Amino acid sequence: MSKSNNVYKDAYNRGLRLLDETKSLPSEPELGVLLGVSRTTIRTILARMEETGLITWNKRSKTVLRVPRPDDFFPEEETDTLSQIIERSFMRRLLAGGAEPGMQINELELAREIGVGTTSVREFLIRFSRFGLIEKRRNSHWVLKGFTRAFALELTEIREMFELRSAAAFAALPEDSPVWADLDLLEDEHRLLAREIATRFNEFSELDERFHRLIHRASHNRFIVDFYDVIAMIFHYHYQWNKAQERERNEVAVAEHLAYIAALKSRDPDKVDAACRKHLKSARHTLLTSIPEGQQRPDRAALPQQ
Amino acid sequence: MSKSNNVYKDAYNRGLRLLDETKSLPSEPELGVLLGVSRTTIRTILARMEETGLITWNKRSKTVLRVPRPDDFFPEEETDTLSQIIERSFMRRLLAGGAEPGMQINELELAREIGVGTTSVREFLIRFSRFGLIEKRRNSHWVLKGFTRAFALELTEIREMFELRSAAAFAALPEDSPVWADLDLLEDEHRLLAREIATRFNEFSELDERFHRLIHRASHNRFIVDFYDVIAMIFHYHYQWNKAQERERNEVAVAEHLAYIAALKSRDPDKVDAACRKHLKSARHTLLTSIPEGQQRPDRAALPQQ
DNA sequence: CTAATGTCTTTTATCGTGAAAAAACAGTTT
DNA sequence: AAACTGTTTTTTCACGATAAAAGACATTAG
Repeated sequence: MSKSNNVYKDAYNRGLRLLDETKSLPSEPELGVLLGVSRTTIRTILARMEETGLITWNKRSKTVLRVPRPDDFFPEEETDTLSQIIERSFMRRLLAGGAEPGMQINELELAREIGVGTTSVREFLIRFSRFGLIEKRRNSHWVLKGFTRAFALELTEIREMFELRSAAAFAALPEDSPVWADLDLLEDEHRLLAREIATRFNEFSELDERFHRLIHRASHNRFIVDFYDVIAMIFHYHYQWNKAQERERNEVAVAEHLAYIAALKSRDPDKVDAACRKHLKSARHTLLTSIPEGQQRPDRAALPQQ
Repeated sequence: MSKSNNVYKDAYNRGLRLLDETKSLPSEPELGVLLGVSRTTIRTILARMEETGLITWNKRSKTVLRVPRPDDFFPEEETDTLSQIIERSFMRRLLAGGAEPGMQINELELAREIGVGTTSVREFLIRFSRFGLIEKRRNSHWVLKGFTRAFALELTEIREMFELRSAAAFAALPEDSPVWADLDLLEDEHRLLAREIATRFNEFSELDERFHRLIHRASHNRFIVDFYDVIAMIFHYHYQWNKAQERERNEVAVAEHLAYIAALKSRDPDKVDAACRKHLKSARHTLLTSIPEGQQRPDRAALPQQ
């Protein structure tokens, strides 16, 4: 097997959703833009849609015959990229048992365990190395540095430096900058979420990321913007296994965000600084409490089953 | 060809230098540590040294027969790693003509041009991407962002943030920290270089890197320490083609370093901050003047021949 | 004559393979 | 018995090959 056709499968699934809305599909290039794939892939999708009786396809006419059924969709797990698969497996091992700092990482073993080629694992590890959790020994194995308290402290130190600067830059943006509209929209979403926090608290982490990325973008500095990938990655996996007081934590965070947004809108540097610091402080605290000193890794039992 | 034996060749060359100093070589594991390679490689080296009549080798006895001649060494170019070769080729293209921002990078073409496999090029590009000069389009080509004025400004912004913080941390280090001895040694080297700047000015860039890395290490933050790789890389290639006023620039920088060192030794935060800022300001100025606005890329004629 | 479709070419993503290098194991020497 | 040498196994590094996906070119429809 050379390369899985997950791009096609994923685009196909997304394409199915278009059938609900219209009676006939647009042109091939247009569909390509819509689904973010090349025309080659679009044509493969259309061919299958015709085959399964979803549409008739003749040159420019693509008429919808029926609405898609659940079994028309490809299974979710077949739509993942290889690197997503590898990342998930790797993170599971890292957060699960036996991942002591200093431990060595074996490319071949990882590849065999996940059932992929070594090349993909190597490429993943190289990409992953920028997160500062692993390190390469020249001509030899990788070493796990571990998701330790030191790591969390170093990460948050940079985060705070970058976010304070970005927030200040944000507040200094001219009135007519489009970011203010983006901020208004995010504010609305926050208010909505705050009202329904009891049931929708697990939707916070996605909103959190969008909010902070908007702020970081105001720095106009690629290194700052890119660094948010590190934070997002850590928080993503951190949230997955640390579900303790999730509702309460997120409720507090939403309130802090709203205060932060208000400060930004006031455009008063001191208020922005204070609101930003306050939120970052509690974010750091949350992260740190999940990595108790002495007991470096979480309890196996606390891990999400999957 | 599967894998070049450059590790062996490089270690062999370094091993030859040991023959000048002693009449008999140490044990295999000891040699391994000395040359930074495995015992397997050491044994290959010893086998060749025996073959070419440099030593006699029988179990524990490794007697030196003669001093190595220039032709005993492997040619320099055979000792480079593949990634060094790829990096050099890539940077030459980048700094030479036709590297306009927005241009797309073709893995296959690069691989063919350099004469290596695509895998190595891919891995290089992934590693290189953290420098912020290129960006990947999913399932498609890489895009060159270019060595522009914006890049230089973003880079120096982070550098200044990080170095000011590291310098402050450095000055706050306890008296008995070993870094003070390291700093003294570097100070001596600076004084020596300052005295002979007329002839040795080109040795500055190596000293510069060691000095700044020492300071950054005081931050005890892996992200700050790692970021110096970006700076070092840029300065390395920048120095290669921008030779204008090299002597003068380095003379100024040495003086600034000495003032900076004195400030650190005073342990006065304000003095440290001032000296650090002053040096960073002229470093930024030097970098920026070499990337003139409008004329984004350097003149072909200004490139180093190689 | 513009914008689509039909067809062909190139590039990317991934694997299996094999040599270089590391690492593990076993047997010797002091 | 500690540290070395000899031998075998495992892992890393790099390549060529191949299917998926992108992209380019040619043709046709409106």
